[in-house]
Amino acid sequence: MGLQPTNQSDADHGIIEPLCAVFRRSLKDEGLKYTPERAQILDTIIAFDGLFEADQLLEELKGKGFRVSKATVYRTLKLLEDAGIIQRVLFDREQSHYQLAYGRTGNTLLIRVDTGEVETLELPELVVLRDKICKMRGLKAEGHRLQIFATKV
Amino acid sequence: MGLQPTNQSDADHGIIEPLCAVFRRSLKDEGLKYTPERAQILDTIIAFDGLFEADQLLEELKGKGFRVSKATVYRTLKLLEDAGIIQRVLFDREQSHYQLAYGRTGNTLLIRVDTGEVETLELPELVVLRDKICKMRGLKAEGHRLQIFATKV
DNA sequence: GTCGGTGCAAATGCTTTGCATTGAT
DNA sequence: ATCAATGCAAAGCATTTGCACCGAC
Repeated sequence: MGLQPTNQSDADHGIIEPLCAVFRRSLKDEGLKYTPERAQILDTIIAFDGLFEADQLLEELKGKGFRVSKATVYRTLKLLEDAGIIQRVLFDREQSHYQLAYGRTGNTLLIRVDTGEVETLELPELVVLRDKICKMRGLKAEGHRLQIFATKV
Repeated sequence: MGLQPTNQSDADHGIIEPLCAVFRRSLKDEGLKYTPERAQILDTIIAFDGLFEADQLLEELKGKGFRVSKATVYRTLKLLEDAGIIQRVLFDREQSHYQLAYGRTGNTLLIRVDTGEVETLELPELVVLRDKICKMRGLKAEGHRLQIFATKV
């Protein structure tokens, strides 16, 4: 618990490194610290392949032997979102879902209403369409969120 | 309170009529009743021009002198959604927003992040794109939800 | 009398927050 | 010392639900 030396964390290696660096810079810019808890959370998120919920993340952290409180998880998720490392995605009025953001242009999900499966898409055409619509109104698109609901034919 | 004769309501006139009829049929199909409270709620919703929240609706009902409980509002919103008369739209993790659905093909909102203004769009191109993507996967699109975030240039 | 509808208040469940404690600089 | 971070438990808040009562058929 509490703060410990901000030493090298498990997140400091491989493909992980850049994100860790992004997070560090973002925190530094805000006068915040890269703590072990934050490193562990980022680390655990990177290990997820798809979408995850705050609670799953908490479970995963516990499974790894990290002792991080729910409050810290939520606080860190917000910081990671600010840093552009993850994005929040929501389906219904239910809880939030998150995923790594990398350099996504927006966030598009293909949701199977029959099975519940979710696929993340990248739709350049939509970006074009969206930008056109904004331009027509003298606006600039900052992002989008699209959910397509589909089922087996 | 309680049930009263299911007589003609304020919703039974003008442009309003069709929706009222749609609701009635939908309820009947489910073995449910078209009560005064439900009529008043539909009536009040039709009077809204844009998006609204459950709470706003409740306030509006009170202002009209209708005494409808919050529980009934929520229950009726769900029925109206089932009937395809309204659609739920949500921005953030916040509360749900609703709007009349008419014959919309999906639900697309253009949200001004600087002013908070919201415009509802109809994007046939998106429907085409969405259907194409689904077809490629052997799926059938059932609907979509798109939010475009934009700001002044 | 059976059934659905309503209102009220209590319960939910995710998320946030207040507070005391702790660590880094 | 100062300032931010953490954990815990409590609070928030939109939405849902249990329950007793009521009205329509």
